[in-house]
Amino acid sequence: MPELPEVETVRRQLEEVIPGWTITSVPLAEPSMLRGLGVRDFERRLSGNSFSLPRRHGKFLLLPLSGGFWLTVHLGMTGRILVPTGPRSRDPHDRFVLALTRDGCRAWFVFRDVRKFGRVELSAGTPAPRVAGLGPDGWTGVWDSGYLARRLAGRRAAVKALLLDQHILAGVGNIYADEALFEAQILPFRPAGSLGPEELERLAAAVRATLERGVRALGCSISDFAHVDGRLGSMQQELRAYQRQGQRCERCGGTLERTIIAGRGTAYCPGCQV
DNA sequence: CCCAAGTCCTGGTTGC
DNA sequence: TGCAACCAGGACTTGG
Repeated sequence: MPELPEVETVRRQLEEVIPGWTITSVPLAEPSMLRGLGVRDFERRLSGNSFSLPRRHGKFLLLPLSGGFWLTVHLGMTGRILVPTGPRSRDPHDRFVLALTRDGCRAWFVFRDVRKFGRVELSAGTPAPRVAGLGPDGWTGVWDSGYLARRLAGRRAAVKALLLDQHILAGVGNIYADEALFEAQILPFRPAGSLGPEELERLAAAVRATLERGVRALGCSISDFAHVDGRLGSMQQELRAYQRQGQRCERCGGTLERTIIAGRGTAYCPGCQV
């Protein structure tokens, strides 16, 4: 699942390969993947523009173009980006493809997505409007335990559900939510407003540390996630809670359990998360 | 059949 | 009582 560390890994790789390439056409664009505009509008507006340095906010990839346009990309659950040079390898799950040129060479920007949860949005002047409504970036953003205290105060929903709320903090998904709560030793179904100052401090530190670990491991390669060059991340080998129900807790030796929060499978240790 | 899950949407509930 | 904020759950999607 592409969450913040996975998207950051893709951003860093795109930074190395796409600046300077100019879009010549849009050979493939499934309408269901596009937001706002139709396929024709995409092609008309994108053609002739070139890529510059890619940015990221939370799980959104923000690709500024020379003409003042922005491509805002969300990888959804199984999205991948490939930038092959020369002939492109086709796949039935390719949803959005840009033909590129630079110094007489050809390349492609390929958005491949088995499940159709990914989206591509084209906007002028600024990234897609939804990005402005997101909370601070969980990894690079300016926020602390005081911010969490303000946003969680009085809320009765499970703390994990609010960690998944991109309007509060952008970038945390199901994997890193379970990992951060395990690290902070906080039960995921605790009402968010019930967390005390020390717990919020631990949670803030755990969220940052977990995302940081994910970025250093080049992401978590579960469910189709791979890098632009096809290689895999290694965070899946470091997981201590996510999907480990029934297994032994590395911290207290107890057995991890599973429940459902916000419709998502949730693994936690009843022994040392309180 | 259930499970995986990111975002959006809906309808019901809560509390001021 | 009115209203906005809040909250839970469903829809979407395909493969294991």
